Amino acid sequence: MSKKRLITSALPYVNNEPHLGNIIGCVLSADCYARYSRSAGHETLYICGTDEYGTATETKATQEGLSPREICDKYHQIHENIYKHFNISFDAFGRTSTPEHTEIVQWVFDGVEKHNYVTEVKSEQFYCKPCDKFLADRLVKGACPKCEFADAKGDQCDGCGSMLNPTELVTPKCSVCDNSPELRATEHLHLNLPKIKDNLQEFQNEAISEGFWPNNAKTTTQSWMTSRDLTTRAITRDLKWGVPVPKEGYTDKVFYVWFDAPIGYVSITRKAFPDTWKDWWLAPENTELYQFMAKDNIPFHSIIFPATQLASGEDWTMVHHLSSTEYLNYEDTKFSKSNNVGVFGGDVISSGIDADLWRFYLLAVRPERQDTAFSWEDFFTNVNKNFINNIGNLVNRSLVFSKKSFDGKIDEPAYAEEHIEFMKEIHDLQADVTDSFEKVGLKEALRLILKISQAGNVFFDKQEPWKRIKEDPTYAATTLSILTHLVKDIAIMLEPFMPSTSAKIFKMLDIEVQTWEQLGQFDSLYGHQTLQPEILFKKLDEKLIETFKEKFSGGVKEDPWDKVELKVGKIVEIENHPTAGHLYVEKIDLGGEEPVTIASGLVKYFEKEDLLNKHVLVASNLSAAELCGVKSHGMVLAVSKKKKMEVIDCGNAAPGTVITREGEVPKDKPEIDIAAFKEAALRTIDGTVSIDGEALFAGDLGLKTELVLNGKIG
RNA sequence: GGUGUAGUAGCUCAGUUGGUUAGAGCAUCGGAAUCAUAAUCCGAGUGUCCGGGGUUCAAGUCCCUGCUACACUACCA
Repeated sequence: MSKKRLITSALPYVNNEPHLGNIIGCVLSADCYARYSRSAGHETLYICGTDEYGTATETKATQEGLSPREICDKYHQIHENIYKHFNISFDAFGRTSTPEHTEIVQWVFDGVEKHNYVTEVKSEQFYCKPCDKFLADRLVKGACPKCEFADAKGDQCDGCGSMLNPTELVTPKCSVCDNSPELRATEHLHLNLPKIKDNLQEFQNEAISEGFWPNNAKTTTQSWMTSRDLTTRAITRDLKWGVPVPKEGYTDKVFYVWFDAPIGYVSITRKAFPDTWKDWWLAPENTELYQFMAKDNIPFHSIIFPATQLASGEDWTMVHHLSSTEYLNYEDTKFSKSNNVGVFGGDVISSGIDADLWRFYLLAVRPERQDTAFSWEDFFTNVNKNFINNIGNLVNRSLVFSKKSFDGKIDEPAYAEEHIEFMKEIHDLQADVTDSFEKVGLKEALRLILKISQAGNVFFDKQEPWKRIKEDPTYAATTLSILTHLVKDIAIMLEPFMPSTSAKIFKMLDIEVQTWEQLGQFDSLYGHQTLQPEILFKKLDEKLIETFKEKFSGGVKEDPWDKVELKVGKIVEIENHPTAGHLYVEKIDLGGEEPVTIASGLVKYFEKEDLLNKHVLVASNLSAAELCGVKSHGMVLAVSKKKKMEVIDCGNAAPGTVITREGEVPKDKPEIDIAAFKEAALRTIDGTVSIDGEALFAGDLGLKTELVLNGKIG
């Protein structure tokens, strides 16, 4: 008796509408495997749900004027609809904001605490009285201690880009109610990972080798265990929207999402299957756990969750195969939620393209070993050439021929040697498909299925039943019998990838749905009669590619040059910064009435004399920033590469000359902050100073570098 | 700046612990066939496996180094 298979896909965070990358990364891959697993006769349970607790939900709720509960209800529904459209066969699709979840999380925590794997750590955090809560780093705002930017956030200053601690802000305020928070001592519970390290490592070594983990899962896990120090990690937070901590002195806190989220797999199972959930989760002897996720989720599933399980002292079912994908990119860029670039779940529904074709393509380009790219063009050709022309055609030509010539009847055949050879070839390939599935090589399995179908097309051509039928009808009938059985096999093997299409084929064959057990049988349809076949899919119209491309490319890309203003500046004075050793303070003539003051970190690379009176390139519309006590009104630009640094020489161009692209008329540009400047990504290309690949000029003079020909400007 | 991952045919990707002449699909070119959604089949070519060193009888694969891209990280002008 084979082991039961418990399958999970990473719980999507409730606030996001998932895009294609999210979908192939976890939910769809896991579904494909779960479907295979069921078909292959393993008792299978596929669990997923939305991860709902945490700061992000609270923040979003405040923004939209709803309660966290309402936000979750709304988005949970969105997720559910999308996955339903994709035909994802969850045995349970739950959520983490349930009483069952609270109960299980607290129970697990009790176990961890009882076994002394919880430590208490003190710290100070801002507390907002009117809001009655501790503030997350991002929720504190105030003036940046470095650049005096007034609206810096507690974790990072949007003005100068530097990383901050909330306690560093000059006039800290609560970003929700604008009142000044007070600093309060607080204590948090930590999970003592160092203490469990040895057990954990033993578990990992075994799981990695027995569960044939992908490379990225191996390396990520090992680097967490060795190269960085495993430290204790906080498992509590000062929030309201979460699982309450059941411990004296901590009752106003909740568990950190990463602690409770993986336990969500368990609680969702329990809510859906209250009588049998332990047979899955507390039965390592006869259950294998397969977990699907994108690579960013690896540490939670290979370290934190297993550590929690071990620490709790229960006899848990622990991850056997960890299937972590790389990322799916979009066209020549990345999926981006904030810029609305790419294809999201809702777009798939509105595209009008059959969900099975999306499934086919996404699984065909599943990023198993390295990042892969989604492109509309590839999508269309892949579906048309690799699926419709191959499998679609084989199914159609076989059933049409059989219907026309034999009225769809399959009679007892008379095998010739070529027939037997072909069946052997198919059996071998099918064994490979099964083997790939067992190693969770979904992409490879699909490739092999296409190969099998192609072999069918070759067989059809070689046997020439349209000729043979004239002189030897029995031979032709035998060929068609084999082909019809092959069509049945394709329906079986295709089911994990394209369930509706598979069902359609079974229907045309006029038989019940079959499973892996019947795979490779070439005699099960004797005496049977198939129905009139229909075309599975019309080809995707390649004329629509451009339309889709435009529709989903996001907003018009901003031209970084619209923001950045550069001028020629002459360094008229230069001295060392009074305190900061690495900075020069220059007075620079930018063509205005008074020279401006700019601080530059060039001490390491240049002597003062080298720079004095030089005409250099200056970023002139940066908002003023205070650097170690000196107010700097811009930035002297230099291009750097490794240890080399070169100031950009503007020759004799007049101070104040505005830099332009070729043939462009200069215009006024508003002040920008350092982050916006960096986004422009100025660089030199083969010695030419350029933005977005276009060369820059000071009047007629093309800006060139001599030392650092290819480098970043900053 | 630090750390990590990656770089294989025109394009998208495979290449298990080092082991013969480095693969697939698409695209391209030539041919065959006409049962089939102008679908199918046969044949053909292509590679400085990012560059440079090294270890080895043997390197796409291991080590060092340079370049490039991406991710994380840092008191980045």
